[in-house]
Amino acid sequence: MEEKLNRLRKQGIVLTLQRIAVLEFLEGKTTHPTVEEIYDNLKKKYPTVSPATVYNSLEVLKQAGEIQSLTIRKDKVCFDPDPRPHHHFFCKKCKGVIDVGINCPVLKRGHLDGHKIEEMQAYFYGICSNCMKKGGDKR
Amino acid sequence: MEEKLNRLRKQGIVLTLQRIAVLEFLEGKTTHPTVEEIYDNLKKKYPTVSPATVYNSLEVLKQAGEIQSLTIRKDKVCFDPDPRPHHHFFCKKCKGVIDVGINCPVLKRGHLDGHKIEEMQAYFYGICSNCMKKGGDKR
DNA sequence: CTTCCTGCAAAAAGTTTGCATTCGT
DNA sequence: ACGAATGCAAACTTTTTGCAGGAAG
Repeated sequence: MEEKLNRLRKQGIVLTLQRIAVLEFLEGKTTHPTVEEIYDNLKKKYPTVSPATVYNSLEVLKQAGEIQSLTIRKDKVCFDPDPRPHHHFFCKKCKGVIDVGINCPVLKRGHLDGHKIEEMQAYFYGICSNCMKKGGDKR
Repeated sequence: MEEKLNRLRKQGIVLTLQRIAVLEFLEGKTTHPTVEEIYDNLKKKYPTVSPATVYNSLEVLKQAGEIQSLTIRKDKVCFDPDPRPHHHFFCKKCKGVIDVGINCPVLKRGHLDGHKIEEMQAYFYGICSNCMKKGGDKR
């Protein structure tokens, strides 16, 4: 955590309480919170916080390379505190977003059909192991 | 095109003029139009068409397996008339969505970490070959 | 002290909903 | 004719914007 703050300082990013709180909330989370969840949580600590500030903080942290955003859900963006390239699974039943481990060299290429690749996301959709166990797909 | 209509009929889907017009507009397109573009185009032929109908038609055609939707852009959904699994590149500069050919067996697995996979999308982000040629990244 | 950020409120953009009317088969 | 889809308008959700006041370095 302290390392993250130092990296942000080095980039000249102003470390406001709100930005730190966003980082702290996301720290270590593997649930991929949405903006709404992050906002609701921040309000506990800073009741006057505004959505605009949450959006701003997330954008700044993303640009700084400390978090990444996912468009795996079609209705809203969600966030992953681990900025390293890895991939995600969306459960159509419980709507959860889960990290998955796949290793595919072709996904790490720097160019494809002549286009310069800067980032990539692989999104898988289906039913998660937990929902499968719980019985039929009642969706 | 006639084949598509027959497949839809077989599924008991009502073939309204609007749905056919959506299919016709998308037919063969590789530009991945947004709802707005589809709506604007339909209005030329059916000036009274409503956004709700466009959303409905696209959802029906998607469920029927004739088209697929992409969440590669974080602001809006776009559509691909080719329902077969293939992958996409988003140019941060011109905002275009381009089909890309990659072959990665691991992406075709039916399960991953115990989760049942029904669909997948690989999204690449960067600068397209066309924008690279046109000179510096003025974004 | 200066600059950048926050909070607020309002607006914008995308998408969904409910219901009377119309269309497809 | 019957059930299903459309058009319309309004609502809803998510995200963005502008600006006055406030915090960070």
